[in-house]
Amino acid sequence: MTNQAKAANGGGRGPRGSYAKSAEVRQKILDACVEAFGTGGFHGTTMKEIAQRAGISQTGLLHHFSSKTELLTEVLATHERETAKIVREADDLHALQAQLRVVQANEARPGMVQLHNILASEATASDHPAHETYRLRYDNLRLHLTRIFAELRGRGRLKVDTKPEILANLLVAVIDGLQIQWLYNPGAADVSAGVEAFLAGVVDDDA
Amino acid sequence: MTNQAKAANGGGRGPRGSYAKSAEVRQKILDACVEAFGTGGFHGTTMKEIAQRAGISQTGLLHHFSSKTELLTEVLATHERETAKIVREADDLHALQAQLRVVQANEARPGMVQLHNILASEATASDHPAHETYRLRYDNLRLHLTRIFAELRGRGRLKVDTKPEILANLLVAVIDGLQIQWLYNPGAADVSAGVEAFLAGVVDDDA
DNA sequence: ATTATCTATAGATCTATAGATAATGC
DNA sequence: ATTATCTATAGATCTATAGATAATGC
Repeated sequence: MTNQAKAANGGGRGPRGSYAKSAEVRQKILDACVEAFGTGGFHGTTMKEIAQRAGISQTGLLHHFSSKTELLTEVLATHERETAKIVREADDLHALQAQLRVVQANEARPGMVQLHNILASEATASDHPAHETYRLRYDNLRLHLTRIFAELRGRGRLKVDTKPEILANLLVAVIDGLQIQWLYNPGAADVSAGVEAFLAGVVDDDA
Repeated sequence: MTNQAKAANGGGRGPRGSYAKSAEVRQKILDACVEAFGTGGFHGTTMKEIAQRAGISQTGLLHHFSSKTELLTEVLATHERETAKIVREADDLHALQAQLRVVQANEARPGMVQLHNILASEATASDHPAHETYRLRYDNLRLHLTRIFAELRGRGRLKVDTKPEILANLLVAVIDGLQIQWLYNPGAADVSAGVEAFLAGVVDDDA
């Protein structure tokens, strides 16, 4: 068996590889995790609940993923890959526009938004299994946005004289914060409109 | 026994009232809850953990508060009262300045910030015991801030032409979002400075 | 022969109750 | 007499393992 085939069969966890339908089952499980973790967070979700959503027994679930923590790790990695894909597809646009594109795409997947928000808060606890993942994600995103704002400043494209670091903090905060309000009351908080309004107040229109 | 004395003894839950030290124990328990819920959220916290932090047995804890949900409700009510007090004390200031004062006061109580952030996200699930509390809190805060921004608009004090509703969304989002970043990396996100920078970009300095 | 799935269940928790004993208040 | 606190424990639930049976792949 080639490594490629192994990978297609679920990461090559055995000497022979998985059944053809295995990838499908695993995907079903990960989808169930997004719903479950997105509703109850990591601590508030049980293996039984995930299994039921995936239409499988609780031990059948453990055959595919060896622990609850592994499930969380896989879900976050998938989320990361999907987001990266959206960013790549928006590569022809300005960097801030790409960020806005991610926000807009998220409106079609409320489960992922809820997952991100509840886990990002839950994982502020330093012993949470996703703590380091989120800390790094925030650090990287802030660094990325800080560079972009600094470059815009250099080109005279910023309307305000706020430091790039703080603008990065604010943009990340606006996205996270608006999503929380949207989860409570979708009619009372338009995430895309809010982010656009924020950017319009900071960056020149033609930037 | 007067109603006043009953209240002082813990809400008058019996025909005679509590011991003198009871209020002190209850306070210790509520402090323990702030730490515990602030770290693990509601689902991630156990009664045993709260009891240990309060220096009492798990059943001793249940003598004072009849359930885990009651503990959560009490902690949120206390948080609400403390915040209201800070706002009252800043009553001579402009309404937005009062909001900033709350943010500044929160820097001295990271436990409360963590509590608010983790619960606000966890409670986006509609079956969470604090869901309605938070939904109402967000609705009220948005309404309050919307009125303030509308008034400032009327006086020509706003630098931007963003709708007051969206400005309210953004201010709430900035506060929540910056606090999350601050919890991950206190050195990389200054909540007060961020909120001030946001307001400076929106409101005229002398407003 | 290996993978997938299930039932049964171990072992550890978790919330809450029962009931005993000690401390306090009227 | 009531409140406070503790030990013991019921009853439920949770994660994960053991091992049987069925399906698939080489």
